[in-house]
Amino acid sequence: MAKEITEREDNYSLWYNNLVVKSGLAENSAVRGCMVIKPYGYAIWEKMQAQLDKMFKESGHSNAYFPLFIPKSFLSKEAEHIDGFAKECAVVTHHRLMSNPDGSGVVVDPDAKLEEELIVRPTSETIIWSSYKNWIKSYRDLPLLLNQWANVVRWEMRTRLFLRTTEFLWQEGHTAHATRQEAIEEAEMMVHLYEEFAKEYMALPVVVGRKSAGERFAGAVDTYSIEALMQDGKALQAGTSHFLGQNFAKAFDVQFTTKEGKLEYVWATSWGVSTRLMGALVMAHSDNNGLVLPPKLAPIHVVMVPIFKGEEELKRVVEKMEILKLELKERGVVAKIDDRDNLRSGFKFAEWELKGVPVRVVLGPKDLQNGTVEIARRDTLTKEQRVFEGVEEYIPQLLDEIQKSIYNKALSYREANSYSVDDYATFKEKVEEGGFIYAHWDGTAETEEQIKIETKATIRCIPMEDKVEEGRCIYSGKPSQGRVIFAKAY
RNA sequence: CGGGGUGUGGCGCAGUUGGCUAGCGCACCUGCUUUGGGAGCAGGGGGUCCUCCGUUCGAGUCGGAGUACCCCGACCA
Repeated sequence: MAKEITEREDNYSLWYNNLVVKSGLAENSAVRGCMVIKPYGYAIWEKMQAQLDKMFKESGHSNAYFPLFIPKSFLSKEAEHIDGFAKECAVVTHHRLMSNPDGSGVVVDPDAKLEEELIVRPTSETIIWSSYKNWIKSYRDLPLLLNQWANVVRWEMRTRLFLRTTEFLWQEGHTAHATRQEAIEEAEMMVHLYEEFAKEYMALPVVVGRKSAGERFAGAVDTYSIEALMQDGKALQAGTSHFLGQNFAKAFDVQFTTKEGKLEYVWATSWGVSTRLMGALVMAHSDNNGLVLPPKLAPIHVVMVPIFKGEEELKRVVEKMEILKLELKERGVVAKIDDRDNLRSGFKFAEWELKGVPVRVVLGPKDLQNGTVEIARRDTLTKEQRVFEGVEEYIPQLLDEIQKSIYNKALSYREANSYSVDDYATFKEKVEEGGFIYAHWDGTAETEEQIKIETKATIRCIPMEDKVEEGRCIYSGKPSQGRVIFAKAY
């Protein structure tokens, strides 16, 4: 069933229409591949932001903000870094417009050409490290643990809603440390923080691992990531954390004096997650009726739909709902009463299901008489009749139950679509079917590349809890020490 | 950047060999009846048919150029 969903164009819009306007500003090439995030979609992002921000601060980080524009010369200081991003940069060359001499609109004023072009940040390592140079002089200034919430622009050849938009919102952490060991620990801690966030809040099971050299971030010594499996069998990199070694410190000449009075380069990390997480959330859980949101990230937990004939009845039902709404509020549950009188209840049910609201409460005249209420779950689409008394206690429990249930469903899907494979023929078969494929790899870039060319599968990661297991490379037959995860990726 | 496709009210589309006043469904507005799984009837509003150039008595329809978007590859969080 899951495969049908993502292959059907109308389901794509079924899932996304409540959250964003897809490439809404046509006729303007400058907004190619961008998206307008609607209030309901943005509310989900805000909930993610709030939780992540809290977790960052609890682990000792602070927020800061750096400029959107990066002088071209900054970007070119780290060789690998610029290699990785040069092909996808938006460049500002002028700072003024003027009326077109022929009277038709405005044109770029040729006199307003910038001496040095500015790059719209594709990521902020360079501009941040040019500041760190001035901020870090002594071991007492370390570690420096900063994060920034920002937008970035990457002019990708091909865009895809949520997963690869030209402009996207994200957070990027940039830390500086006195020792190699401490920086590695930071990078690992952050990838595990992302793992916890995905599991606990997004109800999304992820695999934590290390990237192969070929998949590593431009300028990193080591890249860690969380990898999730979507319902169509494709893998999605949902967050990354990089150990940058001393590459940026050397490129920007950031040295500090140690306790012993020696001059040393600092060690760095960077890590980030983006609005891609919203894509992951949607693609991992949603069904043919629309979005399925985990309660911990749902902007609205409970929607209450009144059943009524005439204004009098509506008033009586809504009165009771208002009381329940307040009782739920005290328990941290956000409820919405849908008292629109121009729509039938069936329409409302369908509409709120599209939006993924976890719990629906239906109350009508019969319930008022019998002291009952109908409670429906979005994740299982089941309904139950309950005694009204005590629902304010029941609903928070139900929300917890739904959160767990969504996670477990996603987990069993992943487990049902994870395979250990030992021969290349089966490997190719499984790649076609989709899912995570655990296989032995000889560790060479050549093999990785050949497999990619032949099957389109890439090494998603080398899992962290790598059990040492003797084996032979699926492709070359050379000895291997453990399995890595292959999959087709977005 | 290669290959394919599509541009017609807010959304989804029809309009087939050029022809009369450019249609349909959904949405929207008004009224009445409805409301326990996407309501019914009646009335109403809303269009530079992507742009420019050309062919023609006449172009949504034919030709050329441009442009935007979508899908598939290479690239990527």
